[in-house]
Amino acid sequence: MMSNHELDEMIKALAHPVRRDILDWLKQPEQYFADQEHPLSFGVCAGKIDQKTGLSQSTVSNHLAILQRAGFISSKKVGQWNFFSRNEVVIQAFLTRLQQQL
Amino acid sequence: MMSNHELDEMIKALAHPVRRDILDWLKQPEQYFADQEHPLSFGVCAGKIDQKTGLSQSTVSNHLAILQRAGFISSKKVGQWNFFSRNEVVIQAFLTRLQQQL
DNA sequence: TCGATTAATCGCGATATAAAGATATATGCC
DNA sequence: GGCATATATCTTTATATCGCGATTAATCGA
Repeated sequence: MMSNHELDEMIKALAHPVRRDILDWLKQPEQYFADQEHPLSFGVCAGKIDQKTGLSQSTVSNHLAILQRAGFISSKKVGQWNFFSRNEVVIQAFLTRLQQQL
Repeated sequence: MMSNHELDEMIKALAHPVRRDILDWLKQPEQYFADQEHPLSFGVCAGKIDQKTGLSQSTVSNHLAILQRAGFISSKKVGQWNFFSRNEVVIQAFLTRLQQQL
């Protein structure tokens, strides 16, 4: 069971439309990031997410860090790239917890 | 189905621990507000919620307004008092929507 | 080693949110 | 009417969040 503080971080992480968009895009990488040169099995490259949002690199990097601190996504560094993917288990646990809490 | 904007308001409404506390207290008024003079069937009186949070009257009034705009609670004015209660249907719809979205 | 690429971090200005006190409004009681 | 109570609204101050450009750090290729 996650702590109240962790739950707080998770809800705050979702309280921004761009971060919810990112989570949504990562649900179907092959649909939203079909043009990625690297295998999508690594996850989605940070730069591709930057492009898709239209926001600056630093802004998106921060959004990704917030999602990662909340536990919703993980990153895997390969060479000079950083690939992000969803943590389905954590997302499900969050939904279950929210259902009990609310 | 609620709009994206409504979903945004709902998540933001939850992104504050005091507002989640209030929703929680309203789940079992008889447990948390047993000392209320008025029937709990009206809902819980704003002033009682003020007391329980320990925050100022104006601050709590604002929190209640945010929860109400999000649709999570309703108010019923009786005399000089305003009674708040949960909208279980909306809360369930929110959870369902979040489950689809995430 | 040098230059290019990727992405995290830092610093700043702008905007949003939170909290409180003061005020306004409405109701109830005498 | 006059005063008390309950609560929303307004104003101000403080803090948090957002977004950007610049910098830094790491990796890669020539």
